[in-house]
Order: sequence, then structure tokens, then C-alpha cells
Amino acid sequence: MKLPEAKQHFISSWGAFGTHWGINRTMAQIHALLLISPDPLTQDDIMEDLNISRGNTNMNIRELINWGLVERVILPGERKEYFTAEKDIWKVVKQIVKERKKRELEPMMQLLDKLEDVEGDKKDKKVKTFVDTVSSIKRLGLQADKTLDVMIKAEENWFVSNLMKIFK
Amino acid sequence: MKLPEAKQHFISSWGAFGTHWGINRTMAQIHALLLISPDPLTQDDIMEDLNISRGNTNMNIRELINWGLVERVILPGERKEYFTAEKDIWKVVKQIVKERKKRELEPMMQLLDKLEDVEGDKKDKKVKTFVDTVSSIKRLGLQADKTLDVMIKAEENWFVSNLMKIFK
DNA sequence: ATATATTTTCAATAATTTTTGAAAGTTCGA
DNA sequence: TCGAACTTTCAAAAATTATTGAAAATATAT
Repeated sequence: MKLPEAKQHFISSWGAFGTHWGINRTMAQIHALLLISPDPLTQDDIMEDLNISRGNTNMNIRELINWGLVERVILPGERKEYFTAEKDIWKVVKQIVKERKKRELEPMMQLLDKLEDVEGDKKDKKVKTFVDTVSSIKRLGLQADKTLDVMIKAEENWFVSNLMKIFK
Repeated sequence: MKLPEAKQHFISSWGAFGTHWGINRTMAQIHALLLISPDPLTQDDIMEDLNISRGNTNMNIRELINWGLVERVILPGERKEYFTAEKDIWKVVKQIVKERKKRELEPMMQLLDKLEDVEGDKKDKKVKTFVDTVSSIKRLGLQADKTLDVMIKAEENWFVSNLMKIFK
């Protein structure tokens, strides 16, 4: 397989993959394109390469910047803005984990805290099942939270080699 | 907060949460409802409780069964089918991990294998960046794959206590 | 076997999400 | 300060995804 074909496959699969993870297709495709581009690209490069409109491109680049996955680059003597993606995949994964933890896990934990002390007779089977379910989700969530915190701070080698000690 | 209110909050947040994870809102809501229901429910119970149509209920229950999160229960002497969800949250998490690994991670790994041996001059910066990116994603993916396999087989206590040894 | 209860299917519809593109806004050099 | 280059916004349109509900299929009791 030649590069242009491989590139198309990579971008389109990364896009489809993204949709399973709450990231929209175009955003993931732009990310994929930047991941495999040795040099920074302009909005126009991206528009042209992916065949998408200017507005769409702009919106999704900004969203990628919010996620901390893409950076603006100013090239000296150039008027246009350029964009580049972090190439270290471990850093990318950590950044995504960090954002999703903040956006999803933490709010869920806060809600569970409130729901855990629902008023009512603990002898009532319905109340008991509710509280038990909420508590056990909370317990697992707290463990996940702690584990992810450590992961976010870790170096890839450290993290992986430690995992392998346990899980050989 | 009283039970009925807490229940509504739980169901609707679980639904919203699900959408971030590639699961549709209704499917997640039905799952939430079954999680906190001490006894199995019928399709009609679910329809009524969540205010959704019969077809929608049926489709999403079947999808939950495909995911291995819900089971059909036949109560002796009853004509209707009942449904119940696995209550052990650790098992639920493992089941979800297992399914998503199969549906998403594994196909992605297969693609990366093919893309990694793209034809072309490795001196070419574009080819090099492409291959490097694909390889490093593959490397991390393989590690994730192995780790998840171990997790899927593990007991909660074993897994968590081992994690804690590392990450204390 | 038949009537009745229950489940499943699926075309039509509704709701939601994404994309477009043109207009408005901004930046910067001369 | 002006004008060209470039970026951002956002209402409308398109595309996608979810939901409905009635009809068809299936299962069960008598």
C-alpha cells in the first residue's frame, strides 16, 4: 500500500474510531491528519486535504486546541496561522484521560455523593437496592479516579513497566 | 432527597453519561433503571417508567442483552418476559471493557498492522512520520490490549489491591 | 385449532448533530 | 488609517441517529 492510500485509511478509521468515544468525526480526522503531518498545516491545507468547509475546519481546530491536543504555531514571516499536533502518543492519551476525567467522571462522582444519602427506610427493598447500586458505582469510580490520577502523572515507561510487573 | 427524585436524577445522568461512551441515551437509561430495580421488570414496566414506545424499549433491551448487561428472566406461571441487570458493578465494567475491546480496539489494531508496512522511502519525511505515528499507536494499543485482558479475567479485589500496591 | 397475549419488525417521522458558506470581525503591513 | 489577508461566527441546510406505532410474527392457554 502506498502512502496516500494508507493515509486515507488512517484518517477515516481514526474518524470512525473517534465517534465511538464521544468525539466527532471531523475533529478526529483533523487530529489524525495533523498526527501524521511532519510539518504544521494551515486551515487551508486541512480544508483542502479533508474536503471540508472553512467554518467546520475552524470550529474543530479550536475544539482540538481546547482539548489540548493541537497547538497554534506562528511561523516567522508568515501571516497565516499553522497548527500542529502533539506526536507523543502517550502524552496524547494522558491528555485525553485528563480531560474526560474532568468532564465526565468528576461530575458523575459529585452526583453520586448526593444520591447516596437519599432519604427513606433502608429496610425498603427499593431504597436498599438504590443505595447499594449508587454506593458500589461510587466505590469503583473513586478507585478509577485515583488510578487515572497516577497515570496522568506517570511517564510511559514507568507506568507500563509497573503494569507489566503485575500482569506479566 | 426522596427516592423517586433520586431515581430520576440517576437515570437521566446515566443516560447522558452513556452518550459520551458511544451508548445511546435510551439504552443507558433502561440499564440504569434495571440496575436500581430489586426485582425483574417487564417491557411494559420499562415503557411506562421511562415514557418510551414499545418498539424503542424492545430494541434497546435486545441491544443490552447483546452487550451481556441484561438477561431475560422467565418467572414461573407468568406469560410475560422479565428483564434484570447484573448488579455487580465490577462485572458490568469488565463486560463493557470486553465488548468494546472486541468491537473497537481489535479492529483498529488489525488496521494499524497493515498500515505500518506502507511502501515508500523511509527517508521521506512524510513516510517516516506516518510510520512512526502508526507504530507508536500500535505499541500503546498492544499494551492496552494485554492489560485489559488481565483486567477482564481478574477479580475486583485482586485487581484493585494490585493497582494500589503500585500507585498507593 | 383458535383466540389471545406478547414480542418483534420496520417504514415513516422526529429529534439531534454536523456542516456549510457568506457575512462580520480581526490583524497587520504599508 | 486603509485595505488586503486571514479568522471567526452563526443561521440555515444537510446528514445522521433515535423514536414511534401499527402491523406482522410468535408463543401460549384452553
